[in-house]
Amino acid sequence: MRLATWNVNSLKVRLPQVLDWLAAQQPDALCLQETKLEDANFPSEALREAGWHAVHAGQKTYNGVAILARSEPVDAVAGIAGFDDPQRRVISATVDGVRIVSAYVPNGESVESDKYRYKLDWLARLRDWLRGELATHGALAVLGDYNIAPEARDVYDPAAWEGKVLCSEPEREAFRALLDLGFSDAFRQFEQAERSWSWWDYRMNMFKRKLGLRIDHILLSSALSSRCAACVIDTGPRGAERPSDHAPVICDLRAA
DNA sequence: ATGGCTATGTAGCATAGA
Repeated sequence: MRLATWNVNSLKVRLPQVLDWLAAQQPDALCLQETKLEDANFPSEALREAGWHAVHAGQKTYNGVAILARSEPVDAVAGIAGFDDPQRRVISATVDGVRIVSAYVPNGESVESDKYRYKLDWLARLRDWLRGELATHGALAVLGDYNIAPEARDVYDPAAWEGKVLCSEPEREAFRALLDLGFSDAFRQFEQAERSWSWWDYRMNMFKRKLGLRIDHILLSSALSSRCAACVIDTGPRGAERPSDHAPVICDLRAA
């Protein structure tokens, strides 16, 4: 089973790339973030014609998450239970027996910002909710844009980013607190090239200069991490015309 | 170098991303 996640930074703009990528990579499920679409404008028809089911929780202009899948997702739920968040940042569904969460963690803007407080609170809510989800669903995968570079090796210039948003210690603690629930960072289960990134700033030719951060992650419950055979970042789409600033992350799971 | 790109909403810029 192949699972993937991709912050597309507008599904309206990126739909052709997403369709091409789905055809090439053939995932069983692809989690999207930053669709920036109301549900009414979600391209269900174009996806269905290409053979993909989808569930979406979106809003105008900002945020928006989806799960695309070959099989029909079942038991779809938007949001974090018990957390009345107006921002559409989480959707969950079961695909081929695996519970999948597509998550778009708040950016935080800067450590001085009110948005940073919201981010840390949001991460605490996510953790509390996932504890219960893990108890309910043994095979649980949480894929998405975490907006956290977990370690110094996930940052092109750790000294310059030290203490900054995406790299601050409270954010990294929040990420570790998710792992402590019993999740594995699928990417780190394997030997990886040094300086592997999933996001590059659009400005200053950061992609061409190979200067980025690893902030998009696939977290696997123990039942799934033991089945994980590979996890890679596909940098191909970042080099395309009119790319998203994020690259897809893919993991392959052996049969149960 | 506190900018630099890109996308959206909306009609010349403001907001947000990370």
